Amino acid sequence: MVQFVHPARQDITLAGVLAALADPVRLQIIQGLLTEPACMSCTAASPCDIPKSTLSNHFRVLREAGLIHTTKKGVEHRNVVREADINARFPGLLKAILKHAGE
Amino acid sequence: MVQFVHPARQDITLAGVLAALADPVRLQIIQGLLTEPACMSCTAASPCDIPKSTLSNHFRVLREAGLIHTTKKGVEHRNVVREADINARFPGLLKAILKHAGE
DNA sequence: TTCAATAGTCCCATATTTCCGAACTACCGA
DNA sequence: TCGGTAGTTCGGAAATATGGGACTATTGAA
Repeated sequence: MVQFVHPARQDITLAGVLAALADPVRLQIIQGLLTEPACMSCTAASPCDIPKSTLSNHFRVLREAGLIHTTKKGVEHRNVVREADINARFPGLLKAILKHAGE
Repeated sequence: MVQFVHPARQDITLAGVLAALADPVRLQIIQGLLTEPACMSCTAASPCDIPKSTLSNHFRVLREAGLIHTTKKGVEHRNVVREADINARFPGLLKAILKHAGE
């Protein structure tokens, strides 16, 4: 049984969030998750020419940075951006970053 | 003769900026540079227990990401945060990040 | 001019991290 | 129970970061 690690709101660090978003693939994933209300990893996540194991790793990084919340839903995983937590912890940060993400 | 590489404003990328700021040491450096109007690397840069070569590398990363501008001033190097360029390229980003940097 | 000191870079060996193929687990439907 | 799909884990190769030591450039003093 896979158990996911989600840091508590107060354990989310700025350096962690920045490191997680410093990768173009992960930036795209977050963007994709914000347009789709609830996404599964592999298929809905942007660049589909990326190996599954690499993608799984990217999702783990995002999860451990506190950026997304993952729940098992049958055979797939539903990922949601923890907007409320990030905005509570670092107001304005997420919006400021994502505003420029598609360049 | 050491020649510094400074990307043009339009070549500054979001992922590059985020990656550069994702390191606590570099975040501290930028913060230090913004309080001091013009800083030399080694001495004024925050954690002084960091080896020179590592520090020099951090400054190179910040420089190549377009976050700072370095000029030779005699024996030392003057580093200035390229606030105008960053703000023109990604308005609000730098402020949003640095607002939470000291946590 | 020459010597010593200082700021910083460059080189290179080690340590850490990332990437990705392959094997594995979990769940669902036929 | 079997096969397919979604995703994780493992392990080795590739890329990157760290830091010690040698090197360069500049300045100031003897």
